Amino acid sequence: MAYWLFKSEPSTWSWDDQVAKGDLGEEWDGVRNYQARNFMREMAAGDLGFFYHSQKQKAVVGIVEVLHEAHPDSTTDDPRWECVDIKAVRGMTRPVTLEQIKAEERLGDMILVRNSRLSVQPVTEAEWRVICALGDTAP
DNA sequence: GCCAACGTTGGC
DNA sequence: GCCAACGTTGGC
Repeated sequence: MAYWLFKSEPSTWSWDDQVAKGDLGEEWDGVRNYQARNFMREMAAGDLGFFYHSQKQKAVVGIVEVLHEAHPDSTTDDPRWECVDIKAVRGMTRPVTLEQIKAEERLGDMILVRNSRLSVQPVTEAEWRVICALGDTAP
């Protein structure tokens, strides 16, 4: 099983919006970046991911599960773009802020720190555990 | 609101 | 195929 991070502006799609979708989940659509798309193509059902709020909050706020492997993005007719479906699993007991992540030596190589613009990115198992610990949440 | 980083586009 | 111009993202 692999770990990922999904980034969203809460004004566009927030953790609360994701939670409201329940176990049905929702398409992670609208991604128009090849790197991000390629990562989604690598995902499998059952993979876990962090849900990150960009812009104002800048924090990992929850954990999501990949429900279905990549399929065509329903928001476009352009066949290049695909997306996965994800559902909310649980919120972090405490959101883990970007500030905390940057301050943690073991997270210094995270893509979130190195390339803040990539909206879908892989997370290593070690990084996953550190952030879950910071968020007071079971991995 | 600004700006740096990055990705994409299009002219040559 | 290169590179300048442009648009977007996201942290500050």
